[in-house]
Amino acid sequence: MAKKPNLNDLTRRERQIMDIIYREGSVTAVDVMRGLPGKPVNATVRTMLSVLEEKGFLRHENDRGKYVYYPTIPLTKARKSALDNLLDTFFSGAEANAVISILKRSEAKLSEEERERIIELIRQSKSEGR
Amino acid sequence: MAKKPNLNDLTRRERQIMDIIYREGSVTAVDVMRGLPGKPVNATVRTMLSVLEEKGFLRHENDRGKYVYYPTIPLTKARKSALDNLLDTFFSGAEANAVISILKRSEAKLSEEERERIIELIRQSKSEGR
DNA sequence: ACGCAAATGTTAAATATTTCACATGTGAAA
DNA sequence: TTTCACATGTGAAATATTTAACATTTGCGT
Repeated sequence: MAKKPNLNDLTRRERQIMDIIYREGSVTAVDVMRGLPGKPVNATVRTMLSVLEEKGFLRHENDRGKYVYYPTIPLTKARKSALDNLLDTFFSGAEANAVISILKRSEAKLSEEERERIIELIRQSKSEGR
Repeated sequence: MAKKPNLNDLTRRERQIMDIIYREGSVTAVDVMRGLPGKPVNATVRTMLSVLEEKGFLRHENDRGKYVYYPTIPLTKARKSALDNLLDTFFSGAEANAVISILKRSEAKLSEEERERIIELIRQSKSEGR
């Protein structure tokens, strides 16, 4: 049985490609080519996409002769895994510090609805005693 | 002039090593060896550390014959860079969604002080009109 | 000062990644 | 159906990464 794909095992190029794919949802070779630094040639990108598919990170569908790639690991899981890593590596696992760090960013913009949602979650965590 | 080190350019092994270093603050070759998957030999780790130093990601000090490595890019900057990536790649830049995602984690535990701090930051962002 | 355990530096080999030239297939407009 | 612009697949070369053997240096207890 092929080993389960793990996003932490990605090489540099592979990671760059997967990042593009998670950002865009699904992509063609041309999309990826445009997103990659260093202007790789189209054939190069396609090789990488095949490799990633072989390793189990991607699947593709044939859309009138065009391959459209999308991730096997759903966005939600990928997010979770990325968050786990980030929290562990840069915040010693302290969720609060990460949240604070994000909110302090000057770019952080929140809608009224989002504010309420966040406050609600905090109340909830309180009432659950964590 | 040597190119400024960029944490996104790291290879897989290099990334694993830098993660350990950011987690621990500073390390010896032995520390790193213990933290790495695949049980690399000590000489291997030292080579990697030298490479990372050459590329400008690390410096070392000689502590009674032992090299202690620490990052040239301070934790705070590394954090920012990692957060930027995460937000961009997995949350389309939407800070609120990231915050919500973190708070929803069952592992997320908050102290009373942290709750207040977060709520305060939200009020602040509101009063600043963002 | 000596000796040894534990460091480091160097160099080269083994592997893995990344790149691309070239051959081939395919959809759609004419 | 022919044509051609645009896809894909493949094999092999170019690079980069990763590993470790071996020689050397160094700190510290005796």
